Amino acid sequence: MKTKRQIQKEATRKLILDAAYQVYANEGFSATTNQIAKVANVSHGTIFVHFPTVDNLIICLLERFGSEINEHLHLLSEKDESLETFLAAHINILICYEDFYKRLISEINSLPQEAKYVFINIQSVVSLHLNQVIERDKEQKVIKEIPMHIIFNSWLGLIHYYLTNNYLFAAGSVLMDHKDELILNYIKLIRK
Amino acid sequence: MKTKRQIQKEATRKLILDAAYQVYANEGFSATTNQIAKVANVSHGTIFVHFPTVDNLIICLLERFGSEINEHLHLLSEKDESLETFLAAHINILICYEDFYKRLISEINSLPQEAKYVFINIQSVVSLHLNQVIERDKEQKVIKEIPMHIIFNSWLGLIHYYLTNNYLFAAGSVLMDHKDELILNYIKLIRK
DNA sequence: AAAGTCAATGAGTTTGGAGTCAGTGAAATG
DNA sequence: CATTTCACTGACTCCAAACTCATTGACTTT
Repeated sequence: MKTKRQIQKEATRKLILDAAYQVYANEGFSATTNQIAKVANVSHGTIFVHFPTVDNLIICLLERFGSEINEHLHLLSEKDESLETFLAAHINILICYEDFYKRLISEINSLPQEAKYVFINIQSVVSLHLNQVIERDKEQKVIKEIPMHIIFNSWLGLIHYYLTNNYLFAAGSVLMDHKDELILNYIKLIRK
Repeated sequence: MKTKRQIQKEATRKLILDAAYQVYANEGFSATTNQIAKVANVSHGTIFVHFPTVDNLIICLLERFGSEINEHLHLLSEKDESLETFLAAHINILICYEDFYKRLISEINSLPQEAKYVFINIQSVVSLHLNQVIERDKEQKVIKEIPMHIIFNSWLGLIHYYLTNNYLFAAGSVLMDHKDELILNYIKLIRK
């Protein structure tokens, strides 16, 4: 049985993580603990009651983000989908997290090392599922003879390129706007 | 006729820009003016004699970088090349600037607005040349019916993906290591 | 060659964000 | 009920980085 205090503490912790997610999504990871405290509606010092350092806060946030997104992804593999539906589902998941994910991929190199592990983990989960779907199609000889990692990297490369170069394209959600076009043409690329 | 002073001043300016290029390539754009001053072997204040702000220094550096790389690219279009040689030449140019270019693409979103214009400029020059080469091939009906911008974005997407995820692959030059593989497979993707 | 200019210096100032800590009051404990 | 614990507070310290400026002495001008 949890005491009131424990419940309160966990609630505050969640408040901070939620605020950090919002602030980082909007401002990027150079946003300050002050901004996070303001959004979370807690005092500045409270952040350091829950997280010893900013880096630790970021790592905890990313770990939560990683499990959340991976859970989404795992739900996909249970169904026996076509390549089209898989790619569409992948983009749909990313749309839910678009602003944050965009910051993550574009600032990953300036984040602490542990953050990179979380990121690699997300990528390998996607890779795993894409693999399964592609293998089925390959058996039917509709996919070109191209190494799996190139197939995977060109998909993520394309998506990430659109995300990081957002400003070249549109103000709103790049993924929303270009989803169909991206899927259609990507499939044209990898099919015979 | 330039006076000794002018010559000296230009030399120092170049010294600072060269140092900034080195430092940013090695450390990323969060490197400090102190580091740059040390590498340039000038005092800290000297940097601000030549550039009013760090942002201005970065913009000047990127403008120089932009013209330099665009000049390289223009030399390409003069020759009547095949797609393979064009792509190889593009990668070879990027190899010359790999460390710096890598930082640029991965940190572009945290750089001042003017920096982005320079970056867009570089991309459009590449786009222009790739366009020419592809159009020739398209006339010969060897390229798939895919919009030009997708062809372009999937090439840059792939290259940039390898560059920004450097750490996933190798310690040295990703481009050097994967050049042939990338070109070969990318061509497989876009050809019928 | 005297007077004036200015590139370069480096110690000093300013700014802003990360992290600290003594204090407070509500919750837990006995 | 009295005592102890502890989540939370916010003013404070510390630090690092950008930017300033009085000073210097070599170069330029007259």
